[in-house]
Amino acid sequence: MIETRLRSMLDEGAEKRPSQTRKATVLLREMVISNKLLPGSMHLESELAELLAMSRTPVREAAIILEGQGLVEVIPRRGIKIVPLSVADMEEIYSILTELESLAAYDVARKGPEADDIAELRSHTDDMDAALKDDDRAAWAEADHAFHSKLVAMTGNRRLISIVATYSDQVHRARLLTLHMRPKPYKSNADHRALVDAIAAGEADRAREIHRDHRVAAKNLMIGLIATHGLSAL
Amino acid sequence: MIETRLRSMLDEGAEKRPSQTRKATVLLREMVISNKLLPGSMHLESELAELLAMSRTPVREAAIILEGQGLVEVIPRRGIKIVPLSVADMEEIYSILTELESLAAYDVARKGPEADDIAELRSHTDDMDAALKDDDRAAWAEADHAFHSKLVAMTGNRRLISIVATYSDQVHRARLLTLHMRPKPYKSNADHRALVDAIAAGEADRAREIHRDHRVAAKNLMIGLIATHGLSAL
DNA sequence: GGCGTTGACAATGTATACGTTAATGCATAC
DNA sequence: GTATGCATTAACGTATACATTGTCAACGCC
Repeated sequence: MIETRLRSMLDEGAEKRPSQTRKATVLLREMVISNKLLPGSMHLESELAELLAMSRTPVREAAIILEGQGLVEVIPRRGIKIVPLSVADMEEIYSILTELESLAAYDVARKGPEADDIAELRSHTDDMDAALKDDDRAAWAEADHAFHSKLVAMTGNRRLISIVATYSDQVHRARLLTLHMRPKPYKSNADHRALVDAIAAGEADRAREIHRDHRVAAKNLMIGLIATHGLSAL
Repeated sequence: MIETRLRSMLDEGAEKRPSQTRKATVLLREMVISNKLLPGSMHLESELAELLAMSRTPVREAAIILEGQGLVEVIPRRGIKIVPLSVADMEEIYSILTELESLAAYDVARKGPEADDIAELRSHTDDMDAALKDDDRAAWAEADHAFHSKLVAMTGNRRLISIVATYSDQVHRARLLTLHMRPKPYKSNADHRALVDAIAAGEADRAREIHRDHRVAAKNLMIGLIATHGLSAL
């Protein structure tokens, strides 16, 4: 079977020749979402080229790609700007993620998921519980992310997967920052379990509502934390 | 006021220096969505560069940008492929558009739109009615598109606007093709009116449902037409 | 007759050169 | 002191050169 693929949008992590452009894209993305390159900072093409030990061309191409993903902004003669997120930006993003992940929950519940997939979701919730017990927030965040990713992946909708990944990247820094500020996420774990139950039972509308409420709560929590701590942009 | 912008993602049609890269991007996009470059066809960088009377560099950059928007796929040494859409692809896209536009309807209704904006929506529905009376399908499609764009724009959510624009582009060809195959869209016009009424009345949940049903119907209609006519990809 | 191998070739990926353009600072006028 | 205009120059946008690499077909082996 010949697959027609939309590579950059849909195959995210797929095999690719490790071209300089690809390396630059991957490295820059990681530096951005992990806060190695600070939000709002500007970097000349030549500076990044030197940093990555390559010429301007692949850096430039990587910048175009990452601009398409909303992580940087190319400003002629000023440099490549690491896009900072305001609270308003986060609200935009969370609205979209809420809606699309809720759609995912609905679709997955409706089409009746494989037992294997349900088991994987449950294993992620188990990991979350374990992490909560150990008070290991990094592990919790990782399991939480794995759960959400798996849920979306189960739809099989490649474009949906791509959009959610893109916007999750954009709020990644904010999640990192608030991870240690939030109260222990007992409620969140309970939400995840309830969602899996609804999905397993094929209750699509209920799954959608559970997930929507879950996401709205997460958004409010995060925005509250950011406002409380007087962070205007990050 | 210094505006922090996410240009490529969020400012779609904004002012930009008419660089060669920009020209290439705009021209190629139009050639793709208007079927000047046929779905599935492949084009070498050098071929497009000659066609557009510029060097390979801006063509290459445009290809990267359009790949990020799902319109083309860059296949090393084979060329730039105009991405064809299968029925499955269209279902993916319509699911997303349905969900996000329904969110838009909800948000707009909830926050209470300006009278001006409501008036503009109504003027688009008037145009649709006029076009329907004249049996001018091109005008109808244009007014329909203007209505949907305006609705989404009214949210003020730039990312939402960007995503909807991107995926609308992807199904543009299919809309062109089915425009003259579908029955006269009386129901569609009625849906739009009902939606505006719900929004004007601030009935957010109802607006969401009306729009969702509207979109689902549109999707089923299109997919039915395509299946009926034995079109496997376009 | 089909399949793996090999080599020529074409297209790309990357670096680099260079002309253009806009940001910046300073001189000057008000 | 502030505003205006201009020169300077850094950075970019684009073209181009070249090495690399994947494709394709011819060839020979199985």
